[in-house]
Amino acid sequence: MNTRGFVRKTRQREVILHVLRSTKSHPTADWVYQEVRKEMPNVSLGTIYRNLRTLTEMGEALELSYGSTYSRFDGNPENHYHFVCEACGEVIDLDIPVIAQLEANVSVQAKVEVTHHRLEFYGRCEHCKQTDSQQEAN
Amino acid sequence: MNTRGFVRKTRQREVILHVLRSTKSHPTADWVYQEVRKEMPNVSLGTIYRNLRTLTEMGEALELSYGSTYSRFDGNPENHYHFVCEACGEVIDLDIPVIAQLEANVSVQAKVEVTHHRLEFYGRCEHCKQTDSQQEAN
DNA sequence: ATAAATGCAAAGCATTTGCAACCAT
DNA sequence: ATGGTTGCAAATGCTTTGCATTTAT
Repeated sequence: MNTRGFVRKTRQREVILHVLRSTKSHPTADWVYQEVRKEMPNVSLGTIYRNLRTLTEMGEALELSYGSTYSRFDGNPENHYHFVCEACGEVIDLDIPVIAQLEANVSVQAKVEVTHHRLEFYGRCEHCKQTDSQQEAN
Repeated sequence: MNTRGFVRKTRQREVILHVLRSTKSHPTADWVYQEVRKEMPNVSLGTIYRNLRTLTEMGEALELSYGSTYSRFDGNPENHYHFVCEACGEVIDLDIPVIAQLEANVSVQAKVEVTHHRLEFYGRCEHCKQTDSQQEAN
């Protein structure tokens, strides 16, 4: 990865993307690592992590994580939704109705037992989106 | 914490819950730690973590995390929703329409710029819910 | 009395990073 | 030749845990 978004084509990234595309298992970095190693025994875990991030930034993959290495806690235990600012990390409670009916749909469709769900929105908070505009003006 | 759900009342847990209730900032464990220390200088980080988990299990708080310590990746970069089995960790793609209109609502209501959102359902997958029923029968 | 809870410090563990060598452009 | 990329290993940093001690019931 670099600052200006210029990306070279490498065999490692090629194989990693191929592995990602060839499964529906939502693999962890380590699983990808094991798979890639079958074809490239000398690949390193660091390369897997770096490319997984690059691919995600390129829009070629999705990363399913809360986006932060640590948990945040909410003193309000009722189900409600959140907005997360990707620039400063702030989390804001949202005041939109909880769509409970979706859970029933999912239960039937996926033949699973749904106990709860989570809905989160991501982007720039009021403060950060202003900061960005100012920077763009420079 | 213990196995049978019996919980004693302690000053530490009391203060931690009070700190949680008194903020809307969705604090990290460390932030809670710093706050609690103002009142109990000798409290330990381990106690914060243990109680945060206990309170979450008691339904007194919410933990905002993906529920796993590591990220999972999805080779399908189009926005779609997931079901996560809390017993085995399996992640399943869901085939329900993406509600794009919600993003506009949130933008206006919270005065933020929404770039994307994520919706996840949690519970037991087809296999694990069967396993559970069998165990209960023992 | 009894076992849950604490403080402390030492792991644990997924992920990141520094650096010299390498290779795509 | 230039600088993005890699492999390797050490380092990060949040979170968990073992253990002796304290404390709620």
